[in-house]
Amino acid sequence: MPLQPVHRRSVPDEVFDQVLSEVVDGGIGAGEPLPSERRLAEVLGVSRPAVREALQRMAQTRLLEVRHGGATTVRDFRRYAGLDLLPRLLVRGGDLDTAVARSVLEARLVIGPGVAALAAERGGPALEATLTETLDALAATDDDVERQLQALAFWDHVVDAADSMVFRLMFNSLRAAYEPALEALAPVMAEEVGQVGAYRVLTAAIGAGDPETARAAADRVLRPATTSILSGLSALEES
Amino acid sequence: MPLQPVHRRSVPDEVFDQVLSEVVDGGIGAGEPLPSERRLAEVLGVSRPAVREALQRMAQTRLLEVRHGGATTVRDFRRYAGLDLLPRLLVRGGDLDTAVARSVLEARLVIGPGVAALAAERGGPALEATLTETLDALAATDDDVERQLQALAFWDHVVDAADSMVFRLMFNSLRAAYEPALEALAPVMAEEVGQVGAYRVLTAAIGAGDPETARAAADRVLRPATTSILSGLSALEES
DNA sequence: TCCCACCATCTGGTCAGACCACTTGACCAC
DNA sequence: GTGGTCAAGTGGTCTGACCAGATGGTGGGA
Repeated sequence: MPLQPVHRRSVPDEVFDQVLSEVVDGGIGAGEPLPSERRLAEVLGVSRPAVREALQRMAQTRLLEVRHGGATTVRDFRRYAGLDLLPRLLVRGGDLDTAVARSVLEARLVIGPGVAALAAERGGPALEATLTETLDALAATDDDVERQLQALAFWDHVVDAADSMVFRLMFNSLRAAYEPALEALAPVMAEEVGQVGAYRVLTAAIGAGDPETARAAADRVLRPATTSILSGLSALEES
Repeated sequence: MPLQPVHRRSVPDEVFDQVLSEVVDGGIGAGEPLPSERRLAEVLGVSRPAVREALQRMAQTRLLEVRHGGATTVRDFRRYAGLDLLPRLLVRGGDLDTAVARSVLEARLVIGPGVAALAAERGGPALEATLTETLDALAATDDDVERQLQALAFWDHVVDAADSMVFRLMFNSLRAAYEPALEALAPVMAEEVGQVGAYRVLTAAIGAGDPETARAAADRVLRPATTSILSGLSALEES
């Protein structure tokens, strides 16, 4: 394993993670009050500003409800959390949450073709060249991780071409959840990124400005791996 | 106008909004450094912890890159921001950003049918009753806002039934963007929620456990208003 | 002349303690 | 009951200090 940048964990980061675990893993159910900032600071052995910063960050993501003068209470993350909580939900208690992983694959299969159709509608002539270039880079390497990165770049261009802020933001969130685990996932996804042909068909459809063909082509890019990983996940759930 | 809860804006909230505006509206381009925390505190006339809290919250949403010892730099929100930035992007400079609004409608039209199909696959027998109940409540009122709330509840149940964490989190983020503007949007969306019949067809398809019919029915619920609002938006863009 | 160890000085990270503002609930007078 | 009062607890904010990492200039040595 090559050298990796050390990641420093600041005190508020640590507090954030601990409180988040309490909330997500049900240590403190929805609606229940958190200990006071002073109390938390005392228990965790850190200063109050550190605790405060962590709690405010959680409040920002709608995981806590902070009321001046009153108690800070936990909100139901299933009902209020945004997409940015996904990475934390994907691994729960150190293990992969198969139900969440399944939902990622399903969402991908719904959204990918939709984005491809929009890209076909709107992508200019330069788009096909850009996509082809990326695919050439993908085809040129044998490294699974590098292929993943190129596939990611491919979709990045497609999302750009779709010219949709919502899909762009969704893609950003999904990528943020995917990238940290990219090395671990590269072998699993190898099947998909190995099918360069399917990507080329998709590229042609997008380049031709044909939304429906692009939608179908995107489905053919994404579905095989989705199906096989999905069945792998259900097998995993049995045990 | 009925009495409304007063909303207090804390100092860090204020700082957060100001810095966010600088970042989103391009006052400080991507890659450029922010003034130091001390300097910002001085300029804004607040304490450093207040500034710090705001910056950390922005860093959490990947809008800033904070490095211990080095300068805090602005990241490209278009490439890193998550779905939770949507409300802020929807209104830019006080006005509705029509391109962003368009993308919301398009995304709805892609995701809604996908979620409906999943719900049809997985929803138990109790689901149809729940949905019907919600539709009855929707049909029973003449108030546009109340109808919106019931339609939201309807989709909330559908998302629940789809049993997909990713779609649930997306829905939460979209709802968080939608709800604050609900009163303003109620007249615009009145056309859609008035078509109770289409919702009932969708409910039946979901209840019958037929994914493809449900997908098509969801499309028929969402498309008419989408199309008409979309053309309204392009007319708006002309002027 | 060039290189590099060193250090001043910038940045963010953390803390302690104080005080203000708000909410809550108990208690009391009406 | 109703409303007022008050103490205690909570979050909100500030000040000032010090720690720790990054940066760039500088002077000494090769």
